[in-house]
Amino acid sequence: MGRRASWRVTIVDVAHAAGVSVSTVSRVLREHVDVQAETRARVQAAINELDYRPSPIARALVSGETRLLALLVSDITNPFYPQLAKSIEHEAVGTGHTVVICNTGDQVAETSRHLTRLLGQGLDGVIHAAVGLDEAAVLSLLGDYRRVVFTNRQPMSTSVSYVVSDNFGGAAELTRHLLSSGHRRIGFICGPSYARNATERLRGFTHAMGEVADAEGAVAQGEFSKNSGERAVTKWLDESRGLTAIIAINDAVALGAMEVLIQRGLRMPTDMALAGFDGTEVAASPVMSLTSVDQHIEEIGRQAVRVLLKQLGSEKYVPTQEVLPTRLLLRDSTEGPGRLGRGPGRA
Amino acid sequence: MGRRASWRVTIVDVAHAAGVSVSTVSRVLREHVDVQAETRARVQAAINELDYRPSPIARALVSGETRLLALLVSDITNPFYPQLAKSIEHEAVGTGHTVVICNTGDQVAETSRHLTRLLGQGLDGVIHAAVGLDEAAVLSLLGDYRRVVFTNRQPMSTSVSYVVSDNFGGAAELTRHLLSSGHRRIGFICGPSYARNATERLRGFTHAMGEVADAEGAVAQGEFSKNSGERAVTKWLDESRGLTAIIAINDAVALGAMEVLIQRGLRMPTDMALAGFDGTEVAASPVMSLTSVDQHIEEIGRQAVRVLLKQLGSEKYVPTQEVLPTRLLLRDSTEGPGRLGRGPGRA
DNA sequence: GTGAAAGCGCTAACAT
DNA sequence: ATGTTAGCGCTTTCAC
Repeated sequence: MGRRASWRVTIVDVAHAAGVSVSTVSRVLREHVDVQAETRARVQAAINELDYRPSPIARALVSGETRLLALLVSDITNPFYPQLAKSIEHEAVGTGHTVVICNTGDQVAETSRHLTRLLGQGLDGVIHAAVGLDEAAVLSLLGDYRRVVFTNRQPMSTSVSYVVSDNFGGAAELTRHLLSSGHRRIGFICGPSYARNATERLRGFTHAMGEVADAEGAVAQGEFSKNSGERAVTKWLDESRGLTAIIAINDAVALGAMEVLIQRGLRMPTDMALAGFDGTEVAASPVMSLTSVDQHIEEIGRQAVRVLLKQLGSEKYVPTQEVLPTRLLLRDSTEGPGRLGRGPGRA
Repeated sequence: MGRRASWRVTIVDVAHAAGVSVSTVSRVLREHVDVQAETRARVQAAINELDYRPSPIARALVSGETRLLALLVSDITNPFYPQLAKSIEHEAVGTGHTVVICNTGDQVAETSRHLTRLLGQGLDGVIHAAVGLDEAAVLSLLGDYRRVVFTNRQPMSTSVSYVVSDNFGGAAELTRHLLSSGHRRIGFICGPSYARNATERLRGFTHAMGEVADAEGAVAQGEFSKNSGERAVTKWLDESRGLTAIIAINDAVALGAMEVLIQRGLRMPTDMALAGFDGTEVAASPVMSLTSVDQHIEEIGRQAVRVLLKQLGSEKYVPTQEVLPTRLLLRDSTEGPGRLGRGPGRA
């Protein structure tokens, strides 16, 4: 049973009111040229009069276009994603598109479930901000490569579109900065190996470390969650590795790392320098004041939408692949005189 | 032009393969009883064989049901909302529903735009987590009260469903705790007057303050953003109001407040106690270690979905109105020996 | 118990 | 330049 307005104005009503046929109304709607100014005006009047709004459902049934877009993220509570989502939604809404945010939890099964369901609902396209093990599944479910653009994490496939940051360059720049500040033993809390942004950042780190003879890096495996940062730092501290600086794979992980440092009574940056990646708002806050690598989140989101819509609209498909530059954001967690740290609680 | 799979298996194909009519297939699909076990089996076999999946679009056209739900939030980058969104999505996905998150920015125009567009796309129902000035618009656009449930902020209308926290009680409990800790001059950074959760919390504060003779409250107007917290605290500090404790309308505002306190070199809780509201994850982090009032975000989201789905499914409508209890979360920002504060930077 | 047929609201040939 | 008509894939009376 439908729960929609009991009566809705249809194209037939408009045609009737304007004294024309439905196809003429449809033409006016679709802004077809083959319609006389006078007729068009009459139809428009009727449309306004009746407050007629075409049914996207009926339209979708015949055209196959729903203007429904999906944004796949691994975990919306990771502060990076809300910012990305906001910019994407902002960009998409202008063209009458709706975007659904789906949490994959980096699980292939979750991705498949979401996509299968949405495809059924008539999904037009996908922006995947967290490709990982699910890349093959996504590509095969979607069938048509035009319908997807990857962002944040670069896909393995070379024939699909993506908009990502220069993760290698950003990580290298950050590492070089720490090295030039005198750090020699630097820890890197990595992300999972299936996430290309993580591996690229690791490459950048390793590369930069290799440029300095006596530099010695430590790498911890992890994922993108706060827990991951806690775990790695706890381990390093317990092992007394003699690290003087730590780079976290992203700001969320850095938050976890910072928590442990604080609880252990260590001061930043004197006892330990700490940096993240992403350039989220929370990192910018004086409460964290975390050095990070700006990904220009808003710009990435905007570009991803543009690329996707362009692809959806064109017949011939040429993948667009963009790598945007990053920017180093230096803050108290690595810079400055090393003010007081915080003790076990609020210190 | 459609960009969907070039060929899709239709109900006609299944009917053909099973040697029955389309209506029979439809009956099997809808789990109608009037179908013989043997026929049903044959149809099922054909469905599996062809991997047939009914088109929700066609279904929507005739039934008016899309399984599309909207979640209205004021700003997804406020950490409260991603947590809420996650629980809502989690709950909704189980019943085959898709939820779209929309940022209203607390602007009536934005709400209307979103709703109008989504209604066109065939929206089934709405969970509004940020009612404000847009309440009338929402109700009139939706027409049917069964199609909406309010959460987080209580609506003005008494004949619609909502699931909210005991904002009054939570704020009162928090205030009483601060009073019992010896605080007498307490500042309250309020939210906008159109947001019922804000006004309820203010009521709770005022009420509790009134119970202690020499207690003196200060109230600052604001919104729900970090900026709001910065502004209020800056002002109070500049005016030397002699406050010893501050309650922020939510954790995001508290974050802004904390930033200023840190930058001014004040220690928590000795120089100034600080508390928030919501019980977000970020507040729990040792980096903030912010006393807050737990709203049981996940539970609220879950309930909101249940209520909405129940309403959508039933013919007769009786609004469900739930007020869930809150829980005080005491952390370093109000408790403890008052360890070192942090200086102008990382202190 | 099952089938035939009439739409749901719209678009796109194909006529005129 | 405009009208007629045949679907899009499904549900649902109404017959049999």
